[in-house]
Amino acid sequence: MGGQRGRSKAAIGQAAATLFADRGYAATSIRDIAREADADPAIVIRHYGSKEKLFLDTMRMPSGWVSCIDLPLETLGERLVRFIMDTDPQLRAVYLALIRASDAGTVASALKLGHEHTFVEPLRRILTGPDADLRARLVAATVGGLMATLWLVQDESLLDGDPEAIIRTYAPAIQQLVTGPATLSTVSPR
Amino acid sequence: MGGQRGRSKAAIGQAAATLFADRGYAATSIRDIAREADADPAIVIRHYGSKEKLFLDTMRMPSGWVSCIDLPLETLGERLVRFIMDTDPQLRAVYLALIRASDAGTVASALKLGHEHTFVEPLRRILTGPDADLRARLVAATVGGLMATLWLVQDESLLDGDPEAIIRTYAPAIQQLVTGPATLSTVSPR
DNA sequence: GTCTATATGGAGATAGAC
DNA sequence: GTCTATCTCCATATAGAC
Repeated sequence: MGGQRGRSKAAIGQAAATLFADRGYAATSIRDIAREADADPAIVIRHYGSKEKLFLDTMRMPSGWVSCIDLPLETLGERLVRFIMDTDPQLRAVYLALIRASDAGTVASALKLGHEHTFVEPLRRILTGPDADLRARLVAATVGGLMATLWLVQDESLLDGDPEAIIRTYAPAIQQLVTGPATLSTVSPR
Repeated sequence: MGGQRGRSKAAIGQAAATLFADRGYAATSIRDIAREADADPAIVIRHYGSKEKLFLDTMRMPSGWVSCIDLPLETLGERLVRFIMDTDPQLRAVYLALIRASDAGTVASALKLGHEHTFVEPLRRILTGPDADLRARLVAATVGGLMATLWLVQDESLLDGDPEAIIRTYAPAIQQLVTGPATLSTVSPR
């Protein structure tokens, strides 16, 4: 701790996480990160080896989902949609940065692994019945679809509309993959 | 037509479409495009103004979906999933290129517009019943979710598994948004 | 209309003095 | 451990001769 400024490895990682999440991989330079961390560009490389390693080190999928993917199965669909609707902006930013940088092979691998650990495995653990693995992957697909539509495509009608209406409509579609066709339903759309 | 080589505006657009789809926006340079079209880099700019305009001009969402989004509503879910499972690789590449370049504001707008025209509007046109607009947008979300999981995340189990199993399992979840909770179902997963 | 040459600017990474 | 200076490379875009 003999340095003069806040330029520890942690401080650089913090600055990188903020900037990568804010502007994405391509639009963030090593120099930007150094400036933000009040450090020197050469130190950034010295600590992390390369820009890509720094990106992979800081852009990890958050763990908040674990608390959500749990029993009881009967309300899993609703809890998943609710979690997306009021999710931490930082989580959203990491998701977007990873996806947009996924033309780099290593980032694509990290995205695949993160998807597997964050969604598929926890879901697989609690699902029962036939085709549980397949259904876990397809539940993950529906969840990812809502995130992509809201955050990536930025469907304004969905963003500005009534969140409860989205939950009420989308949750049963997910729930069908979780527990099978609904035996009792509140309101039929047609 | 006094030129010596195949460097018409159309030839340049063709080369750009191929390369952008293959390698993405950032990894494709004006020089690459010019070389591929057997033309001069300066001509590329002269014809299209800038790299970003060229990208937006060539990466347009294909129109194949229109044939798929149609009556009867009862089988729409299955037809949508089937269309994704054996879609043209070029369509897939355009989708990926647009998404990965969507940190640029103009590309994000193009993506939003393309999503609206390609998915939401055709779906909205054929859906009936309450909340038709909301349900059209959520059907688009499920479709986008499957595309993202297969092509962006590259879930290998889904890619290598039995396509018919995916269709059999995912289609009813979409169908639920189209026609409401299933009244008759073939097999219950649990 | 076409192309050579270049302006202009930025990037990632490194060498080596302190 | 830190930072100055720089290497090397590549990009988009343009000016101006043919």
